[in-house]
Amino acid sequence: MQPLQDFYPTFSIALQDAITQNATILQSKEGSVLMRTGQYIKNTVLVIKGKVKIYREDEDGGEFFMYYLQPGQACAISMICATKSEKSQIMAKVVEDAELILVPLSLMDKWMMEHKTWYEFVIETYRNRFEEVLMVIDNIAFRAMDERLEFYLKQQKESCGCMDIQISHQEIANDLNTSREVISRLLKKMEQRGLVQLHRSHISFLK
Amino acid sequence: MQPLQDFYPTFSIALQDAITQNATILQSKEGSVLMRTGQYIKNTVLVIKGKVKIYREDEDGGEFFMYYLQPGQACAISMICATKSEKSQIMAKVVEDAELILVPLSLMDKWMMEHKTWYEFVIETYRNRFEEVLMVIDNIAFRAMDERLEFYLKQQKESCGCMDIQISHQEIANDLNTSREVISRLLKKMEQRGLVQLHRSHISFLK
DNA sequence: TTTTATATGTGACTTAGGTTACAATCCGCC
DNA sequence: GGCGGATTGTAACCTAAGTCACATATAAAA
Repeated sequence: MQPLQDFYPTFSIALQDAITQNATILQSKEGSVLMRTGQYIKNTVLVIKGKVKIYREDEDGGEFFMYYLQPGQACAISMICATKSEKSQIMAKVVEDAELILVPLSLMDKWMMEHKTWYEFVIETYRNRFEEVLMVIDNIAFRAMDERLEFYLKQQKESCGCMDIQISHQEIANDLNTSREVISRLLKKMEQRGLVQLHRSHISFLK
Repeated sequence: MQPLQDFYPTFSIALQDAITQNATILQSKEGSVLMRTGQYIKNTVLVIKGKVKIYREDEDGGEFFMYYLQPGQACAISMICATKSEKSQIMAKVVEDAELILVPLSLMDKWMMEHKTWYEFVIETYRNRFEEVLMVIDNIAFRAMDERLEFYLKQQKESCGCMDIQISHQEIANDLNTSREVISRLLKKMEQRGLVQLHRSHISFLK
């Protein structure tokens, strides 16, 4: 399978074959929710196209954005939970039409022993996600909202690879678990400082 | 080695032998810092005695308590970083005289393939720590300081297994990355609500 | 007992950020 | 063009929590 080659170049031929034979491909439209908090996980998810946002949710509907999954990346949580078929601790939302490889959890475990390149990939995924989550903690534990907003925008910029992102103040507020007015205020200040330019439903970065 | 049997009962005999032969034991006094942010990690750490607190630090000296390591538990971060000999992302402080097993990182990797019980232990450790870290995110992302304090105290109570913990308001404030006055205020309110009783340098739980 | 260091209590003040309420825009659609 | 929904601006207000200043209490040391 070509996208496997492209996005998971470390995988051995044997592993690639195993995936092609055993995994299913899922096409998922923008806006759909791949996984909800509390749902049982049956698969490990590898992304080969599109973009997925990973959220933490609280009891009363609050969302908190943690990180993106993009082609070449796997959902660490689905791996972790998969080994014990645990309930999902997170919510995954497709924000750009996505194509996903679903690996049944039984194989996930089996391959760890059989394919060194799979083992290395899984460990590497754990490491990266753990680090990402630690950075999330840094942000909310040590930084005020203005800094968190700047960090958030930087993430968005890097994720899309462009200088112009398509997003409303309300969406940002949801992701940072704050209110729209706060975001509008802080964005206005950033505009005054010459960092961004604000338009309806999109933001241009000036630096 | 007896403590291995006691605290790591899932380990196979072969694995226990391997540990006994290859790992070193480290005695560590209360107050000592096992690992600093930015230090290179050379070992995976298993606790067999005492208590270790794991912190996230920011640039200007702020600390943020994440979780405890106690006998039978291993430091997930040391495992994750160890595989690549990365820099530590965390700080580990001994809060109760500890005895630790240090496993060289080269073996950590090797045993994953050779000992299924080690592999399972490592995966289980990842899973637990990841969940713990997600709960930390919940707390700071969704909850106000009064709730966070109550959660913190519950953690302490469970960790010591008693109804009376030995700690100053200042220490709590450091762990939660806030100020002493705030903690004193909130504790006083908890006392008025009949949840705790306050004394100099220690707190008794009433429920 | 006196001294000293550490720990706690408390009031006054400041500020970030959450809330309410409403006006002003912008955009697509009929 | 005009209507309606979504988006943004903004002012006034409120509250949690961070800060400052200083009083008090407690335990250990001298």
